[in-house]
Amino acid sequence: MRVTELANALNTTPDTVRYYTRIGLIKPIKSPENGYKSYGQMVQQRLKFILSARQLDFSVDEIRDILTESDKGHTACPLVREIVEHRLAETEKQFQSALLLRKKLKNAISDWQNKPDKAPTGHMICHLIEGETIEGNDSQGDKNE
Amino acid sequence: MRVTELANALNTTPDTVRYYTRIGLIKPIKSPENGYKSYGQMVQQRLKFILSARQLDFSVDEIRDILTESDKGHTACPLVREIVEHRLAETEKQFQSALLLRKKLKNAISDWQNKPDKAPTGHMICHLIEGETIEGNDSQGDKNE
DNA sequence: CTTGACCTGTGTCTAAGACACAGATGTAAG
DNA sequence: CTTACATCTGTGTCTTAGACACAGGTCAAG
Repeated sequence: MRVTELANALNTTPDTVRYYTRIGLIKPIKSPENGYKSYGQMVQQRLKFILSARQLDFSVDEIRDILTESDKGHTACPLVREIVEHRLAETEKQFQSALLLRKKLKNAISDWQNKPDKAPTGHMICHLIEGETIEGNDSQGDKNE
Repeated sequence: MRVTELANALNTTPDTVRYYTRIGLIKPIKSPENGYKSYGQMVQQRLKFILSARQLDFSVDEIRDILTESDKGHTACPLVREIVEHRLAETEKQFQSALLLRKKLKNAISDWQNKPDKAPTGHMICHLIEGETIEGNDSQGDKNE
């Protein structure tokens, strides 16, 4: 199998296959005739695993660790469990921050509903945004050149 | 003001200030004596705006567009409103995908609860993950290399 | 043989800073 | 004044997970 063929078989892109090849996650043998990379059955299995792990948002580095462990004949399952726990915590975080950001944006939109557009003044670029973060600027900005 | 001083004044990092300087969002004057960059009052105002916009997750490119418009003396407000709408839609998307991912991960964890760890076999790296995505592999993997 | 469509490997690009590092500065002690 | 040392500075490189560009190779039709 060549790169595009393999990509199609597993419903991914040639660039993705090339990338995993480039960083050494999968190792094709190179056809001596034309120098093209040739992927075998084992590699396809391996790629399938990689893609499944990616679907769970495992990082490529994490996947590399799993494969390394597995290649030594050890169980990778404990590592997998650990990663998935960590990934869940991480997802929870970004879930929360997306939630927060959404609230901020919605607030901004409704707050700005009946404010007019203004031209920028010397000390104000867009009053909509600059009005948002009201913070007491401490008196320390006077001795600059 | 020098880079660290400015960063501290606006509660950000010197690296961030340096980055915005590097890409031309803010333009210090360089002290002829030691070559250090020197930031004035106007720049501080500008940086404050940038940081506020970043808090709403505006991209640096979007911020650049806003500043460009503002520098020409035009109102940036309509652009700002447009960006914030777009950003909200984007946030909604990543909110949903975080939600989906969380469900997937939780499912995985509970599904794996009472499955044992297994050593990798020749055709299976980690049965936990590989068992997850059951997809009929079409018969096309035999005529390889 | 030639044309054109498709494929291949390699090199470069992305966002938003973080980090490394050599050299400059500032300041306290001697 | 000189030394020592901590802090600061600008510049260059690194990060993710591929996407894109591009020159050259391959293949089938004519």
